[in-house]
Amino acid sequence: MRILLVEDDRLLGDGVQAGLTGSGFTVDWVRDGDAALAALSAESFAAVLLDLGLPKRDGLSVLASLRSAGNPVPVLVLTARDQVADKIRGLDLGADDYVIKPFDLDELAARLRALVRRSQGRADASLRHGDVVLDPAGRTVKLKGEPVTLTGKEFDLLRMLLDAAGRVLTRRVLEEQLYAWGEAVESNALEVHIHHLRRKLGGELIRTVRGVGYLVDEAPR
Amino acid sequence: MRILLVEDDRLLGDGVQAGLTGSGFTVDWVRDGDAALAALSAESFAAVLLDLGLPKRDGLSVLASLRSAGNPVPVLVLTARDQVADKIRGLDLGADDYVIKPFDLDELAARLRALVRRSQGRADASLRHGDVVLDPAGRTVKLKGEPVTLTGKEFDLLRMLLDAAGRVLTRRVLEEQLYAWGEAVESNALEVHIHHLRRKLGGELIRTVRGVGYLVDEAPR
DNA sequence: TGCAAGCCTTAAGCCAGTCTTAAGCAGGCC
DNA sequence: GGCCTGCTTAAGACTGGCTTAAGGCTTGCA
Repeated sequence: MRILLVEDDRLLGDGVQAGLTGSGFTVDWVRDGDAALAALSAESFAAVLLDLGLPKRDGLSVLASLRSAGNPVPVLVLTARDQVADKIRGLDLGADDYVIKPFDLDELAARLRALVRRSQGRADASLRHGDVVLDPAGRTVKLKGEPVTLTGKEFDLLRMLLDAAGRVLTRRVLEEQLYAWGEAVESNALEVHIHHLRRKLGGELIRTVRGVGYLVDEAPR
Repeated sequence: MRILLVEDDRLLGDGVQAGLTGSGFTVDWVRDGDAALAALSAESFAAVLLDLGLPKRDGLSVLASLRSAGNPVPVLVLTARDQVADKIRGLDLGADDYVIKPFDLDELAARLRALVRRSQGRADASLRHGDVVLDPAGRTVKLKGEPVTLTGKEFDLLRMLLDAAGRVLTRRVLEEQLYAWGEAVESNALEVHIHHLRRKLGGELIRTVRGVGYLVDEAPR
């Protein structure tokens, strides 16, 4: 799950990036508002972590531009304890949640998961599809109740597909979400991961849409 | 906007109801989890405000029942400051947000608005024409409820025709849409695809307009 | 610091399904 | 009746995806 972190503080940014990466997110980090807007117009992210106190262009203004351009990406605001007013303005400007600094990394991860989940119009925590159950929090997958070990990339890929059950995800979208900048693949790595998923979970689950991408059918409950 | 408040504390409940009503919400208030589930199965709410510490059936259990029944209503959890663990469990069980007591009523209202706004952001219209249903997102087509496998070009063609139901699409328009520049066909490929579509979906759907192009009649619903 | 294990990427060959082409046929219109 | 447009069918080319295997990289552990 690819996240854009907008944070000017080097220390904090470093910690958040490391922590979230450890929780299975892919984190791209920019230091100011202009860079954030540039990144958001060029790439697609599952969510944005936005610090309000930024140099040059402040967080609220970034948020406002984003929303007035019609971009619906979920935004989680990072705010200091004494900025309650800003926080409320942020929510009304279209932020989806906020956390107060200092915050707990586990909590931040949980909130991000909730946010992304919500933004996709689904409110259930674990993703179910027939015999396959994926638990995003525990990073575990079961097939007919039996645990299946997936590697990191396999897990991310499966989660995206299940999240979007019923919709086709293009190669491009999958690759963008799977890889942060500077690690773009130019091979068939995606296909290889799909292949591994099929081997572990059966060939029925993931359908190929030739020339477009992959999808998992609408979930049978 | 109609909200269900689940709160056993009379004083707090009263305050929230009054405050939110003042902010333009319509608030139904129940005192325990069973009543909440009953209300939710009978009526429809834009969101639920759920206190975790309830008599009889506690909040997390209410949330779990709700989600396992597939109910996607946005849930905002009300929690005490010392229940961080519950809060995280709540988020992972499918809550969409929480606030810590004591909370500010304006903030609560702002969060509710953000929540509801977020929950309504999704609808991808499928194209229907009598027995034929085309889902652009899933790239699937059904005939009388049965899935039909179309190839890429067939699918694109059908989508164009359904999109323009009631209007004739000329050969020229169809070919331009179907083929990128530089790969113009100089054969009867279009006719062949139409033929395949008819074979798969029945000959009635697509009408030939001699000398002009093809059309699908105005959609019967 | 060195080793081992596992993960990810890369690359190459193979296969299947898709698309195009083309030729013959049917039917409408002048 | 002759011409023209569209239908049908089948064959071949080709693209894109699948599979497999090897090598490099990271990470954990001694």
